[in-house]
Amino acid sequence: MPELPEVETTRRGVRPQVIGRTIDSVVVRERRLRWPLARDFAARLVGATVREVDRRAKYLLFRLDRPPTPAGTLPVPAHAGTLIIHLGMSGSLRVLPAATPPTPHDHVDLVFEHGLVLRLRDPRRFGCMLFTRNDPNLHELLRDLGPEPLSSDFHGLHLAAAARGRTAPVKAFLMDATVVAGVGNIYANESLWRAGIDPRRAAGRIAAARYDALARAVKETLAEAIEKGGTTLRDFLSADGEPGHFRLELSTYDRPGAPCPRCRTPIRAARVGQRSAFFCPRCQR
DNA sequence: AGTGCGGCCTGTCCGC
DNA sequence: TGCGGACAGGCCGCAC
Repeated sequence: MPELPEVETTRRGVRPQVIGRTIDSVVVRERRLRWPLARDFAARLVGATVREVDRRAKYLLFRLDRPPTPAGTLPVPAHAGTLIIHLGMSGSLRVLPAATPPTPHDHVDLVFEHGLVLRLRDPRRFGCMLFTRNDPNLHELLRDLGPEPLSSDFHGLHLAAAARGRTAPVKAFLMDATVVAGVGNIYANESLWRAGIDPRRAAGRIAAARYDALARAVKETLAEAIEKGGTTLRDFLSADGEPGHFRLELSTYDRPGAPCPRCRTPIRAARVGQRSAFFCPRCQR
């Protein structure tokens, strides 16, 4: 389900509701996520306060502090650690009144002191929740990630350099998180359409100038999607329960046979790198 | 090292 | 209407 814009939309919805709040208790109804929840998962979180909610690629990072050390006791590190959450294919986070009864697939609740609960729902359980005391960027799941697509570290030259010698289709290359972090299937298709590049073309056989256009297209596409609250295809809802409206802006994704918005040629569907691809056979070369 | 594939899960949709 | 199969927004881990 969620790609970078949906995760960012979730972050923006959740952040103001949990920042500065203390976790009173943790309810685990299902530990079997992508990686089973650690035995001490709840114990690590209870009593901690949310200092910040960040995002790296499609990971949400809840920075946690311990409450201040009472005077006269041994100093406790102020930094408690980071809760890393990935929403996988079907995950969502909602902030709700703590008394809201859980529905099926509501696996984990963080219950806050002000009567609200942060609830993870994830029918397919491809998502995960991990606690780490260390710098999450050094965690094995995050450490090999490429640059953030919306940062200045991401540009055409980076893509061109990374693509040298690569024979995989450019769409698979663009979805490789070690190349650039957080570009999933929807936005890879849309960005390639904007840049006029055939998704099947070998990544190593694309000129540097075209990678400039592609990097720009990725940034524009993601930024516009975030502005519209992400893409709701079937079931994505933001933290406050609202669907995203970028679906209306999609040019190719999930629209086989529809006219290309640029040249009216029917959009074609194909499998590229084991994923569904949608493109205009006329203006993507 | 880079590439391609299987697998993890449940829900939904489509064709018979 | 029921049932099997394909497919779905992600991504790890393996074999080549």
